[in-house]
Amino acid sequence: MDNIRKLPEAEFDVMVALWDCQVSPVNTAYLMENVGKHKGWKAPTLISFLSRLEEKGFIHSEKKGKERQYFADANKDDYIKCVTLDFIQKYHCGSLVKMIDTVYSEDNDFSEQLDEMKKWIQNLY
Amino acid sequence: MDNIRKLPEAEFDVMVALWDCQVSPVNTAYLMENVGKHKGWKAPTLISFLSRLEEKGFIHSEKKGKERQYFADANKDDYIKCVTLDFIQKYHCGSLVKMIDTVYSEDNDFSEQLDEMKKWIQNLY
DNA sequence: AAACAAATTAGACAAGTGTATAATATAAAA
DNA sequence: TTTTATATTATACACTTGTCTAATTTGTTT
Repeated sequence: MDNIRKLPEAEFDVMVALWDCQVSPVNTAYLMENVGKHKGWKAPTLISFLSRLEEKGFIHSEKKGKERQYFADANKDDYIKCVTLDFIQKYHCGSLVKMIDTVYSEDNDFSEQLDEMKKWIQNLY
Repeated sequence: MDNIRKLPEAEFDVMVALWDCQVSPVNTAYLMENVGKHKGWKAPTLISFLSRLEEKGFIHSEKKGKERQYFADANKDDYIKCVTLDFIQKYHCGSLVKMIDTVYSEDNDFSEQLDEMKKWIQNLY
């Protein structure tokens, strides 16, 4: 539940594309369209990341004709949760309030999220 | 206010020791005592990180006899804030509620922090 | 079957990060 | 002023991460 390896930036971006696509499996072309292009990657760059993700056990793939298809194995919510718990621990001594207090200031976007937060809390009781 | 370079793990740990010490300046011996040892670093390892922090502009140092003394230049709160804003953006689309909702579950430490959160919010009105 | 085109694989490389050994400086002791 | 200890510096090295070029595979057209 905790020891998920933290992914480097680029690999995470690939995972997100893989997690967020509705169809599965997807091929390199799809991923180039959905991440590679925006990032300015050449196809082999993308494929490099995919290979590394496979080594790390986050995905698996199958050769289909001359293409390769990819399947996400790791779960997005689990991953995000782990990373977030680690973060709160590392930067805010495990305290949500500390974290929120740190980013909050009257002039930023978060002030607009207060009502929403309030509701969220109320909903739990 | 935003473009603070994100530090690698080890350098961050050194910064924390530097930020949290009451006395300033501190020398390598002090830092070995307060981080190095726990991490199992040899002195040159620590000093490596300090050199890199200096190159990156987070600290500066002065030679004092045969020792060297270090001074934190970057501000801790600023740094933590930046890193946290980035984090919420990257993993929770900039939404505090999404973030909280992700980590919350009845059986973890965060459930105990809800009252505290409620108070924190009330305090703002 | 030969040639094309599209996709993948192999391999490489620079920069960054964690870590240390060996060399050098320098204050203190003898 | 030699010697001794101790601290620092100079390097170095393995791994990881971002990125790619060149080579190879393989389906499709001639």
